[in-house]
Amino acid sequence: MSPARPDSAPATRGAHATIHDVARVAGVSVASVSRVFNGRDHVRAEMRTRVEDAAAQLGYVPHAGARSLSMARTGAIGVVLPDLHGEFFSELLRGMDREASTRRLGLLLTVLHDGRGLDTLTALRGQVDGLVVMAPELDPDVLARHMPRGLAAVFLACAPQVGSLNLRIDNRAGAAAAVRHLAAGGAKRIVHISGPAGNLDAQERRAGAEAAAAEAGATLSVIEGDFLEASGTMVGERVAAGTLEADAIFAANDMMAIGAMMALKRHGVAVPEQVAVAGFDDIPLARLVSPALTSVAIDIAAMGARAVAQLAARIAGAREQPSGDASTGADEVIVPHLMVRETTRETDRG
Amino acid sequence: MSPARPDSAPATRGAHATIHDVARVAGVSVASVSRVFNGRDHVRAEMRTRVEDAAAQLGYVPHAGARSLSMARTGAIGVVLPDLHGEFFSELLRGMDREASTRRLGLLLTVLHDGRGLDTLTALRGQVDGLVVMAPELDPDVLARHMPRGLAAVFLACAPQVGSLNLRIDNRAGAAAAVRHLAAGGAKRIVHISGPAGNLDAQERRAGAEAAAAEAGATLSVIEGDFLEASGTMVGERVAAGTLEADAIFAANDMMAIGAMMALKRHGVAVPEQVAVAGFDDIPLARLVSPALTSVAIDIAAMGARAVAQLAARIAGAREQPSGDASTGADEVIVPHLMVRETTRETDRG
DNA sequence: CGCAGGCTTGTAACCGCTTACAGAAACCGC
DNA sequence: GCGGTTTCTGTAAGCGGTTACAAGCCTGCG
Repeated sequence: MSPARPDSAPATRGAHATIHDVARVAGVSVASVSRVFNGRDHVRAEMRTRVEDAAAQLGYVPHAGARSLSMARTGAIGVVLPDLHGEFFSELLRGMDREASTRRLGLLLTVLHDGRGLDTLTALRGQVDGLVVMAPELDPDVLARHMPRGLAAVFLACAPQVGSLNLRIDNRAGAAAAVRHLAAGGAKRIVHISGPAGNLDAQERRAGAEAAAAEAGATLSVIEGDFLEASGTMVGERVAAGTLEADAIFAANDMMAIGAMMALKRHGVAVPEQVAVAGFDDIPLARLVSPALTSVAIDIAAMGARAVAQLAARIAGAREQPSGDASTGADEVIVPHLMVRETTRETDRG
Repeated sequence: MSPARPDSAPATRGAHATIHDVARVAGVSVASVSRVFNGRDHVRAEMRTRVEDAAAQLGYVPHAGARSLSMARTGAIGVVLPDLHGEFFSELLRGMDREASTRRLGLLLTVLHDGRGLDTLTALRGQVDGLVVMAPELDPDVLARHMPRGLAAVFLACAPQVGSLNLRIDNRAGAAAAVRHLAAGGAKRIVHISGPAGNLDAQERRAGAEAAAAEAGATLSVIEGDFLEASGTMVGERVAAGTLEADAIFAANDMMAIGAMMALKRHGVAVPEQVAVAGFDDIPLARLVSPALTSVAIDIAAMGARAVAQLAARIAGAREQPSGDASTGADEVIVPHLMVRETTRETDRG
């Protein structure tokens, strides 16, 4: 026999009082204690105070695990993210937390370290009510195979998933806005530094840029980059050297844009007077470089919050309608907006 | 098509197979299924394969909640943090995750929105095995009162807690090192942009700065900031305008330092020639701005990892020694180091 | 052949809570 | 005073696992 319990009230340091202890001390049944604590059923005032006194005296706190087992609801949602760094990660979590805490939901964080950890995904069954999954680099089939069955899920910026709600960033619209802005500033020959060909975001940004350029009557030449500063530097140098003709550069992310801009400056090309530059992502650095970089911004926190809100809705839906397919996955699109700064001209110079 | 299920087994889409379903399909008892899955007891090879086949066929995944209830171990730890911003928190979480995932622990994130949410703390009972708590703005007594009894805990950079392990940053030493460095570079009139008065880190950094300035024979005037870039900007502008006399600025965190530095640059004040600047935290952005910011570095990720490791040790300890006080809380101190970069002068100009 | 003792396996009692159901008590109008 | 409500309370059966204990099956040995 381990914890010696004084036979009316236990709970010294280690052991916690259970609902039975409270019931015993209050001289009522466990059902009544439960009723008092969940407060939906009728209990007489005297019963309520007796239970509350006993609970206070014992320092009783309900056991979340036990409760979730019998209610089939954990009050937590799983957040599955790739190995992220920096602001993006914290902003995303911040947004998720904002929404989750107003709904009194906990966030159980799981990071997928380059591919490994997919098995921890299924292990989440019984520990969470639903999942927000962000796994942009993962094959959707692999992902689908590892999803715990019967758990509500919302995907964030993943390759399209059948039958599940997917929140994506409207890369096309963002890129188009940037290119339109460049054209409105007078650009006729725009160079687009794209991301790697295999990257979905990169493809969409390129497509948006091409569409907007065509519409605005500007030429758009594409040079494939790799999202790193060096590819931007290389393009900036070619433009400065005159090997590549351009009056504006639109890079598929900010680091490449910054690389290009720095190279231009270094070679005495005036930004934005001679060549305008715009990026994508609006990383914190974008407004700290000089001249400050015009970029396409995504409200990351809002995206996180939206994902949690959608998931909460699906969980509630599944709860009252456990039979049917979770309401069909009409994807939802997050529209980015352009942050105009100093590397572009606001108006047409003509 | 959905996987056709043999009619002995339920679990179409929504419902999950339970251990009983597996036992029935395999024609064995639930105890055997459990043994196969936990693999410590002896089971005959044939039994093993039968159970594994049945489980695979049903897509069985153990229910973490139920398991944790009967084992009195959840496999998750609660992480309680103040309202989070930026790199600091992503790095902290990153370090915690690194440690937690090698130990196969989940992280249940709880954010304390300015004081509220303390009640969610006790609600963690039964959902986690232990707690890492960071609440620098909280009165230790209030905090102690809200800690779930009998749950292992490690405190991070909090006011001293009796009987619990506390990991703290040696803010005094870090701030003193920065101020000594500024003084060694020739600074005589240093302005310190502090954090909010109620914040413990802010208080310690200020105290360290004051001590070092006094020792070095430099004057130190303190302006209270709020850890956000804008407070730095404001101070930078006052210094540039001459309203505030200074030949060096030491900010209690990097964002304020960057704000100050940018403001100085914008107004044509040379950094570090006219005014040197140093920050605290060494966020990744610090070395990306130009000139690169001198800062007091803390290996934040390592600190997070350390906290989790300590907590895991305490949990294990409590498990095999449930009686005694959790091993006495010998506080552990993290000593920061100075990263000298371009916003300060290495040597005395005199 | 009988039996001690080691492997396997099954039965059933938990873990701490919720809740359907039924019984008790109080109240009502007649 | 009685049946019918309505309101409160208790009993006990889960939720989905783990595991102590007992029982069954072998095996080897005297």
